[in-house]
Amino acid sequence: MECVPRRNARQTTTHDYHRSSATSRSRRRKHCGLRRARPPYRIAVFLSPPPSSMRVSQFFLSTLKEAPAEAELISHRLMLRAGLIRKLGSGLYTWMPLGLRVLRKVEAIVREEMNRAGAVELSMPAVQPAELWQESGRWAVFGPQMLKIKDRHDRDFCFGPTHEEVITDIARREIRSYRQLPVNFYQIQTKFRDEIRPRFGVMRAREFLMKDAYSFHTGFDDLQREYRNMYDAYSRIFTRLGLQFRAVAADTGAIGGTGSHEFHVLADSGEDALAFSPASDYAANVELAEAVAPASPRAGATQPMTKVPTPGKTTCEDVVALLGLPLTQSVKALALMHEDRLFLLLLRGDHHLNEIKAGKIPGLDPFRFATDGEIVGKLGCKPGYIGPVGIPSGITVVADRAVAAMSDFVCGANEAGFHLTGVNFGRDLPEPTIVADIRNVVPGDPSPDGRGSLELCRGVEVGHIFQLRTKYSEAMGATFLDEQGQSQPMEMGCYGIGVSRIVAASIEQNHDDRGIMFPDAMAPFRIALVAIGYRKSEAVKQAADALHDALTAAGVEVLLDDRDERPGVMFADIELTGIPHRVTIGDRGLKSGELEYQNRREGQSQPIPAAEAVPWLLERLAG
RNA sequence: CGGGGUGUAGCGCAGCCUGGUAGCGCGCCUGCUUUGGGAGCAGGAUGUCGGAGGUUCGAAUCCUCUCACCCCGACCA
Repeated sequence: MECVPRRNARQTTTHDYHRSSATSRSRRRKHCGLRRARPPYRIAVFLSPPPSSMRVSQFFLSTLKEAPAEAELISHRLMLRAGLIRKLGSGLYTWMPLGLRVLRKVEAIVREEMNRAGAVELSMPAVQPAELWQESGRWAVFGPQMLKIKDRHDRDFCFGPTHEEVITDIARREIRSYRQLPVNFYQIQTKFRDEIRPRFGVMRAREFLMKDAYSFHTGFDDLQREYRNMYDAYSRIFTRLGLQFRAVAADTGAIGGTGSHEFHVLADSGEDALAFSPASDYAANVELAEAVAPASPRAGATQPMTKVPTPGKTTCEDVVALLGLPLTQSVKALALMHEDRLFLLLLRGDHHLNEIKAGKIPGLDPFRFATDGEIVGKLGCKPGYIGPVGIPSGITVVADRAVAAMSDFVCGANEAGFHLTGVNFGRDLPEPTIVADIRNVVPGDPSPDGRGSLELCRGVEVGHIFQLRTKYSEAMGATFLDEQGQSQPMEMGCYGIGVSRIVAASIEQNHDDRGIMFPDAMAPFRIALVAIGYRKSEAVKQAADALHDALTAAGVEVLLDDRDERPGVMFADIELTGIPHRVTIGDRGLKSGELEYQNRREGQSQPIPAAEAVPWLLERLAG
């Protein structure tokens, strides 16, 4: 692929200017002629770029009646149908002209708010030398998610999945004194992560557009101040983009560090589960949300331990159904392995293991699930009937907090076809070696902040902010001299936004059965003019052209549908592409001096006087 | 990487079981009619049936291998 510079009206002008001075004389003459012909236009361009309005006949609209079969998610289907994107390969998408306009809108808002927040833009290489990653210790950690490439000298590089290493390298070279701090660098750039399973179109693509920012500080206090600053900037960005979102406490994952928040666009199709308390401002990713210990202490034993036959019943659901007991009275045992050591994790039957929490159990990280063979070998019993009673020594029993407070419970008997009822800690088996929070919270759990109970919703992660502290600066020697002349590692924060993902997430929230409903801030064009009979009626053509020109002059981006299509086709296309405002221009209305306005989100259209259309629309757009 | 599935025209699909050399709808091209909610009529173009090998007189169809893509599980903006 050739490297083609991005062009908006402004850049095209400067680009052509430079080019013309470097090209052949005949070409230069041509350019000069052109320039002389329209000097006022070019000057205007430099002062303030005009909105890039378009006519459909000159643009490239490429809509589909049916979405390709591989598209599952509504946003993915609509993006394909509306011609915003086209797939090249797994996780690789072309942003078509219409889609690129949307992407640029998001980018512009992100850039504006980052600048407003005091961050400074730079641009780092997409391709990075392996040495930097070896130095930070992440060459192996990131592993197969990194697209590794070799140059002609057989040297290792990767296509950057993120830029902590590069920016830390910049910081250690450029920053020597506390006087140069703090600073927050950001870029908006294509990243590549070789995801195990790309899916949902640009929602989880391998190549995607990301805004990544990295801040450097003399101390933790200042890092926290900037973290808060970024938190506020992110809130402004997502608010301006018209997204329904929620900021939640998050796990730090592979990036590392201490504090972290994720910003999620709320959508049922989201890949993350979020817990929040309506009674407070508590919100956390379920990965992290704490399941607090039950308030009431364990009740005393009332039943004898009894072995009951449960042939063929290998799940908690089946066992309690057979015994006529509630699921909350059962305990399931999960066999996890750290190297060749077995951990038996106990969870209430209706609860689910949280693998991130499990990874924090002392001695268990990293863990894997035991194979059937290992379970039989260590417990002498098939999976489905395993339990914590009478197990050999050397096995660590980890009880979830909820389990630790249970009495008279049901669990596997470590004998195929049998379970135990009326089981009690202390009497029938030792107290668990470890009691820990190892489950996912469920709706109704008390909020960890003690206020209200938790509810769950789903979200699409579009932003993530981290306090990295000195993880990278220490590993890579990014130090500065403080006021006392002492060398200190810089405190670091990093802040990401999935720019391309935002487009998909927005569509998840803003669509109906006719297509996309972009908020104004993100729409590829703000107004569509549907000219009915543009090629047939001089009156329609004149009215449509005049309105197009007037709105454009007033700074509004307009798409004029001047195709020789039937009205239904044009209406359907405009609705599919999500342009928020539509004006229909036809002979029928013009006869009575009227145009017709339709908002994409409103059911009813309304007539507007043709003569006052421009001020009417401008007022409408402003409000 | 494990489990499941699909590859036939630009898109959506049928044909495959029961081998006989490919079809439907939409889209596309031409002409005429039509023009306020995805038009009608007539004519037309487009497929080495994902690829390779095998069985057979003959393979989209049966067999083997392979590749790509999609869906479900562990990563992340």
